[in-house]
Amino acid sequence: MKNTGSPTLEDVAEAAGVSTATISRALNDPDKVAKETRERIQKAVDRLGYTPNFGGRVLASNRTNTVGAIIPSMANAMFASGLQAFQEVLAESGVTLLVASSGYDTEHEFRQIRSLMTHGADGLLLIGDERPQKTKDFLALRKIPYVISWCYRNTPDGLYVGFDNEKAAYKLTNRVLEFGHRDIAMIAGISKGNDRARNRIEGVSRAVRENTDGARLTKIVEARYRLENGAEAFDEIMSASDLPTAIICGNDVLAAGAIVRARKKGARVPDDVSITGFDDIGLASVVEPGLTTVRVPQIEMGQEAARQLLRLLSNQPATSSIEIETELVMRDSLAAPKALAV
Amino acid sequence: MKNTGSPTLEDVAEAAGVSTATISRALNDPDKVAKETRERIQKAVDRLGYTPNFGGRVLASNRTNTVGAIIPSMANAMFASGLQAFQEVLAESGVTLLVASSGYDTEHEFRQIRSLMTHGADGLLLIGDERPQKTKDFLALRKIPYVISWCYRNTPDGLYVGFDNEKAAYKLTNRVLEFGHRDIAMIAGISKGNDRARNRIEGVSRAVRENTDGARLTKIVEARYRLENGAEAFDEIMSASDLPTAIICGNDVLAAGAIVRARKKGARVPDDVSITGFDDIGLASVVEPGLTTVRVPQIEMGQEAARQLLRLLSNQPATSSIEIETELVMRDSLAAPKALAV
DNA sequence: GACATTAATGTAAGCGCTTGCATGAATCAA
DNA sequence: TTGATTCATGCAAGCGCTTACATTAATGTC
Repeated sequence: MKNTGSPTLEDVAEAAGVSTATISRALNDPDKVAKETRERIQKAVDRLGYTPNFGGRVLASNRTNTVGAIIPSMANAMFASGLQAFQEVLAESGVTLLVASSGYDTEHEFRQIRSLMTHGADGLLLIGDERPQKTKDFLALRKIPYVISWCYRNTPDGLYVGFDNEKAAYKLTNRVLEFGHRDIAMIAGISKGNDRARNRIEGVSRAVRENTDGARLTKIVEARYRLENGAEAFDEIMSASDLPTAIICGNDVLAAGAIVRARKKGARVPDDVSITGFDDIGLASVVEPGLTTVRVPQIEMGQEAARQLLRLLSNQPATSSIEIETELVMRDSLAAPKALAV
Repeated sequence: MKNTGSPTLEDVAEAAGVSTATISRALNDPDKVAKETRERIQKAVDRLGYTPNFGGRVLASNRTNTVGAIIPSMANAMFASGLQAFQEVLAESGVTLLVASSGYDTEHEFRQIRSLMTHGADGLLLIGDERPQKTKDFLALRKIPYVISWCYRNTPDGLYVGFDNEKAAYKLTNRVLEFGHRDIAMIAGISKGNDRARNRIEGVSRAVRENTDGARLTKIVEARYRLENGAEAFDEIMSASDLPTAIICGNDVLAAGAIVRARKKGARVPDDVSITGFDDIGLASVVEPGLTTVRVPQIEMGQEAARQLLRLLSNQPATSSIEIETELVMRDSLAAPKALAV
């Protein structure tokens, strides 16, 4: 893994007949160099295919213009478009994004944080706020600027750009209750080490608990983020003796898996059972019936997270956390339970 | 964007009472350091929250253990899981992945390649093989090790780990023809600057052309990678006077968009019109009717690409390109045209 | 014309790390 | 005992870059 042979500043300097300092200035602060010299330098740069050596630059300037993001998984549509938006905003400011994934494992996340710091990240984007004390200590010890996204807390410590998972789940559940459902099951994401999944469970639970008309949770099944897992969880719920009239799912993938399985088993959605999702990814509008779900404005969230992080990095006036609002998207997978509908 | 205050090797050296050289060795080549010393060093490292400075390390060792990947878009399910697999294999070898996206723009891709080189990428993963000469020259000039994925060419130059888009589309189209379809339309991805999209068009065209029983392409519409675009393209095709009995789509997203629109307009799939996809992402099994499509083994492809790249980087015996086989997945969106079915 | 000011460029130190070589201590062979 | 070998560690150069400071040339002021 040698990079031998890469042209260096010195090579360019020689080729252009000036000192390395002038080259450096021409590249970083063009105004300081005479136009004529600048053009000569540009030619030499192009001819040699020169790109500045990151190591040298970092070492000398102590700046990397790089931020890192650690997402639970790249293979999750939920993060993809937000991250894409995050990157685009960073790129506008000449900041490069390094992406790593934690596999929903907080221990692994810790390692990735260290790795990204090693690789010169000036700041970080983290997803969710559940992580071991060790990780928090490290972030504090090293005074790493970071923003937390995909969740929201109204606390003075930490900069959040995201939405309140508990509140959104609560709102959705109340809507389900308004339709007349009283026996409700939930297919949740794995809550261990995942505050978003847990908060969604909590939101559903609270809405059910606060209902004064006999609403109850028949069952909560946790499932990994795959269609099959949603399908299996559906089976588990529907093979119990205590059947729900509505199943609230922790995300759209699980909901879609459940709907497809329902269809395969001859259960009609929403006539026999209503199913709701969360996130409003593409899947939600494609599945039949269309999935009633919670729209998360991922692009807005990613963009705003990038802006806040850039702010932190440039020591601009501190901003406080930003709550992104979610929105209920009504499609056809939620309807009044049959008994009432008749 | 200052990193001031980060502990350095020297800080650790002082804390542990040894020289910087010993620390460096303890971290990179533990066997060379006495166990007792090593433990003392580890304690100091933990206490200070030390992470090696990437710049210094790169500068001194000329090795970065970092590779870059430039994908057209992160918000595209098609690349997500392959990339995730790619990253996981790299991680096993202690190699970090930097991800950038080109927005399907070859000019932008060039800039990202330069950026990744600047950031110390030892090697690259590139998607597809269509790029301007300028980019190819740069890659050659700088002797950058790279592998090209998501496509396959049987040429001696360049290391490909991917599948043959043309062949896969050809196979799929022949299957459609076998069902008796003769009037075929295509909703393709944008072919400009995108060899995968173009090759799929070519595969479809060739199969139709080679058919000796009057098969023809009624229309080819190119559309961006979004559900709505698939829907709009469907409208465009079905509003012409010359109607197809089957629509072959360049990817699953377009196909799903078309199916949903067909449903909304009361056209039955596959009775009125058959629709096929490409990629076999989650969407394909969720949409109703299930999408007949081409399965691309993304995970396998990503893993293999990572292995080949690691190989290139360690100067191991050169390997040649690897063709990943695709597979037709028959679901319900393809059937014989009604006229024949009766 | 003498001096001050400005603009363009050069000089050289030093960022944090790795590594070839040197050193010293401990162990071994004869 | 003594020279050879091994092991653990230190010394110091240098990776490619930025930047404070020095230098030189050009221009302006009175």
